Amino acid sequence: MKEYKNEKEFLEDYDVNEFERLSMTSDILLLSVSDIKISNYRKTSKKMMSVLLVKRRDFPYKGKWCLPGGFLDPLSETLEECAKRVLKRETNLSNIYLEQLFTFDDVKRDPRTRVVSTSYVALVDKNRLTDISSDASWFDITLIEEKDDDVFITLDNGVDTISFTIHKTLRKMSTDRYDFSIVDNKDLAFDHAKVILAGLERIRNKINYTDIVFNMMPKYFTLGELQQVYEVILGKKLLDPAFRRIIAHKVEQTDKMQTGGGHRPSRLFKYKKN
Amino acid sequence: MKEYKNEKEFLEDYDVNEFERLSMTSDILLLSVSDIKISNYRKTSKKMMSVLLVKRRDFPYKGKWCLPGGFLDPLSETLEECAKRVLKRETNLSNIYLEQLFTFDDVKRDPRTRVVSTSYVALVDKNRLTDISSDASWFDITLIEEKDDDVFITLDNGVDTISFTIHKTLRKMSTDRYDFSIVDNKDLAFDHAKVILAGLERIRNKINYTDIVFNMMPKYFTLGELQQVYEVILGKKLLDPAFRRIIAHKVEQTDKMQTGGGHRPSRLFKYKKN
DNA sequence: TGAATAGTGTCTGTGAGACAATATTAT
DNA sequence: ATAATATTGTCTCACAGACACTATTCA
Repeated sequence: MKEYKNEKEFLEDYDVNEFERLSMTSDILLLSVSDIKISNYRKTSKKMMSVLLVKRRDFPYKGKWCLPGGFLDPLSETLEECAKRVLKRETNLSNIYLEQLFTFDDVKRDPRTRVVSTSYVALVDKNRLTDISSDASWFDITLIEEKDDDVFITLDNGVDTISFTIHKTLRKMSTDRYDFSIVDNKDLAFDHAKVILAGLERIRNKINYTDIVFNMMPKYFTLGELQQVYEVILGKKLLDPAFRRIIAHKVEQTDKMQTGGGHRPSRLFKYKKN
Repeated sequence: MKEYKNEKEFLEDYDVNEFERLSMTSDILLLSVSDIKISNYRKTSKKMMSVLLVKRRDFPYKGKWCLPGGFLDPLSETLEECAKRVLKRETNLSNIYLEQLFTFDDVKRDPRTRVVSTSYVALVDKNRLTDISSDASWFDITLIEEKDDDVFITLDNGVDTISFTIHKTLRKMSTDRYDFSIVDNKDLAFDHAKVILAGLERIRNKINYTDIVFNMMPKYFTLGELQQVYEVILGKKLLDPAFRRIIAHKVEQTDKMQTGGGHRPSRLFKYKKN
């Protein structure tokens, strides 16, 4: 092995092709909340979580749905910049909450070659979205936890329905980390089923000690709407008085009211930092 | 652009060198607890967190200390397998708690070429370590949070002392995520200062709702020792009765006692799952 | 008027924080 | 005997869970 006198000399002689190399992508789990209208004029609309998927135009997985993503340009951008570039392309927005989720790296996760993917969770208020990409579509999420650590997820955009099951295996020496294995998946490309589950769990775990939920809310909202978002993320009903106590210091009253339901109008609130 | 009839045909024709590629490494933040003996025969030894560093034999950063790590072999292994391989090399142990921490990817983080690093936190009881690698050494950690989101960290192995400061900037639209910037760092290679801080914060955040701490404890321990480990991780004193209440359901009494301190002997406990 | 949601009051139980008190060892 | 740690008892306060109750709208 050649001996170098200093780091500069070493770097000038360095051969980047000495080792086998690989490709990386950023994949984005863009989540939001959708309103499901109810026919009964008295009832309020139901909330659901929704995820943005894009239809693949090319091989591999041509014609299947997948999370928006793109290859990292190793010479010029970080993974987060790459994620922002993809988000801009798909939503035409630049100012979106973004958080690194997990790096998925199964050797065979991409049939072309070794591709490691760093996934990001992004949260947005749908009202901000005016022109999403023509190949993209919002899918409403239904998540059912079965008794035996199987999670059954259905995604629906009104036209296509995507269903898959993921089995969770508690990791050795851990009480909170699971390995995911995709049990059944016909319609979602790559390992994106895992990304979706990991992201939903991340949001669920963080909702109570952060303010992330407000990234999915419009500027003005009722406490009933906010509570519904909490409920759909946590997957359980909350008691009204308890919820209002907990949320009180995160919101600020306004003098606006929301009327028009067949019931008592409700006050509009806005997010209060700190 | 050529049109393919099916995925098989597409894959056979796929050119892996069409896009610029990059290298990846797994870097491991191996943490443990060390006992600092006190001269006074009555006093118990103090606990500190410690981290395993290795001295770089080659350029870049030749002669500096860094976290153990290694290049990913893209053809055969996952990042976690790579991390385990490095851990085996440095500690000769295979069964170590391991958890993916964060993927660090600044464009210029490695002077050779674009290298993205996925870091892992590993926790171990030092009593399990019989032969660590000759180029590796345990450094005791002193962490001081200054008022202005600067964190001052000192690492000491009895011979060398490494000090650096990291500035934390709250991320936009977030209440819990920070960007780290290395303010001052002479002795630690790469961006490993960030990895150390991120890992220590991860452990601190998880200690109260997981059982990770027991991965750093010997089989039998006193509640005083366990409390000290909590205190050093959390960076604050805890009240004895409160700690015992909280920890009670995670530990199991044994009939062993620890004697020999200049004071009342204390019962030895062991970890109780679930 | 009544269905539906908005919003408040209050009781209770749990559990953490705080502090006091007792127990037991080696020198 | 004493310094030091081990261990337990108990009071209080904050707060979430639970449930009851009142308020207000629109077809």
